[in-house]
Amino acid sequence: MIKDKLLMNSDIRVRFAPSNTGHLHIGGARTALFNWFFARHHAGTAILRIEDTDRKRSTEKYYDAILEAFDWLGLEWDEGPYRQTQRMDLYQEAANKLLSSGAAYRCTCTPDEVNAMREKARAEGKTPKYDGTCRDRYDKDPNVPFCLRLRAPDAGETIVDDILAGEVVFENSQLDDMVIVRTDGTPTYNFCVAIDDIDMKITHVIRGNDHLSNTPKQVLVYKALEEPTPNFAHISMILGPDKKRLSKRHGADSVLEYKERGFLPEALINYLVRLGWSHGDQEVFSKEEIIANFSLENLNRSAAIFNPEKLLWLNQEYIKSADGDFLVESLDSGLKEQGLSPDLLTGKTRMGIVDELRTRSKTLTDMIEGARFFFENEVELDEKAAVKFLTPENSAIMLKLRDELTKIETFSTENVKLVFHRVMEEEAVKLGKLAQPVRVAITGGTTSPGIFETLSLLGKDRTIHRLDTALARINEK
RNA sequence: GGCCCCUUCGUCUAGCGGUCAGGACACCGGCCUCUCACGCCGGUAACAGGGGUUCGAGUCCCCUAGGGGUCACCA
Repeated sequence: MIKDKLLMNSDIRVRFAPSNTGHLHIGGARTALFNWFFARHHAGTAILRIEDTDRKRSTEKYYDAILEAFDWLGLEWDEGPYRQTQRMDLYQEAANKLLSSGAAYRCTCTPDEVNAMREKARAEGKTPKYDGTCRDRYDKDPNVPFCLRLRAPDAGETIVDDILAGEVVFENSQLDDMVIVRTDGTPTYNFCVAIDDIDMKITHVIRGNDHLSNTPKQVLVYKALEEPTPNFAHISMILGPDKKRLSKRHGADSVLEYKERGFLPEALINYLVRLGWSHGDQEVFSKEEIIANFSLENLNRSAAIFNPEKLLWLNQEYIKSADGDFLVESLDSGLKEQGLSPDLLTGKTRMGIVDELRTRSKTLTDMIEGARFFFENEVELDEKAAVKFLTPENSAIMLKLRDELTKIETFSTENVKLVFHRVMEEEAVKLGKLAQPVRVAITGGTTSPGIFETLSLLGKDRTIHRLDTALARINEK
């Protein structure tokens, strides 16, 4: 039974706290989503906090990229982005408080000495940890550099009450006297997190399972400061097909990369949320539906394997029902990127094109690829298709069709169809026999939307031109 | 290795003591069909193993195995 101490009120405050040492990856995005939907469901507050205390690896580039990713996803944060580097006074103040209360102490042991302790403990089969040498040692020489450690209890246990995992018990004997302020004066991660969560009045800490082991350390900070602990919910992680932690090795792992590949943010959100969360048998959810139905209780506790094929399927579902104007805009910008001019065809025609392509495209990239031939001046002939269909045997019927097509005044799908049927009847051939050579001549390949639609969308002049080009090619051979 | 978490079709999951174990992706058939798709119809496929508790266990308890996470003056 999952313990539920949730309230239906608007005092709920959650945060998503990535470090800007890399792009927002999909695992992080999913955690952010769970936080965001939880906040929205309860009409609470969603906060974005950037943990940029790692000065070696944090960059402004990634800071911007993370914000851009959320912008694309359409997630708006109620507070933030806060940055830890701008909150140093807060940590310093808390550290001083702990030092003066005796909860923390100065440690002058060098890293080498501490490592030696750990190795010794490990050799003796004990939990490797700092042995407390400096706990009760008063500073002798103020010039000796020191760090600050938090005194951890030697006996008893620290309990993390997790909404998903229940009560997780950690023996205090396993806990280390963790460093809260380094020798260089900078605060450490587990310390900053606790201080920030206290300061920001976070009520629910929803984060990846990999932080569960960190939690007792943070709880100790709360206790030392005599602050109540928040609710914790440690969610399962996303794994690759090999059951290893999802990473670049498994393909795209950054949110923005999915944007580049032609995914719709709604589809990514739907997929990510549905990975580990469910609401009966429903697969497709709008943002509003997720907000209405989201609850931590329905989160799955086990790790989930990322399945790109299902994402692709969902993406196509969203493309199929996407707003036409949006698809035309996507088409236009995609064509421009490839140096093609969308204006070659009218807006109405382009709308017709995306309508034909929406059931044939798993991504926007697919759609643009499928529309290319409409906008190229010369078709790129697929050699295999040309050899098979652009043959002397087919040239007579193609020529006849070409001549009939020139007589059409209104080059509509219906009229093109009528001409095809007339030629088929007179020549006693089936549609397939006529359509495939024409398709190759017009599109360069063997797959496209329906042949009548394709021709009418392309327009009379360009259709005739392409047929002529193909016929000339046959004659040359 | 210590500690912690997890375990239903290949994958995502429904299930909250009594179900022919349901849905979705993928896969395999079929229909539709000018190609490719879409759509529609159908199919293969799972409770990790072992002990308990119970009239009855996928559902509760224990053990084993497997997977994952974490053990820093990184975040």
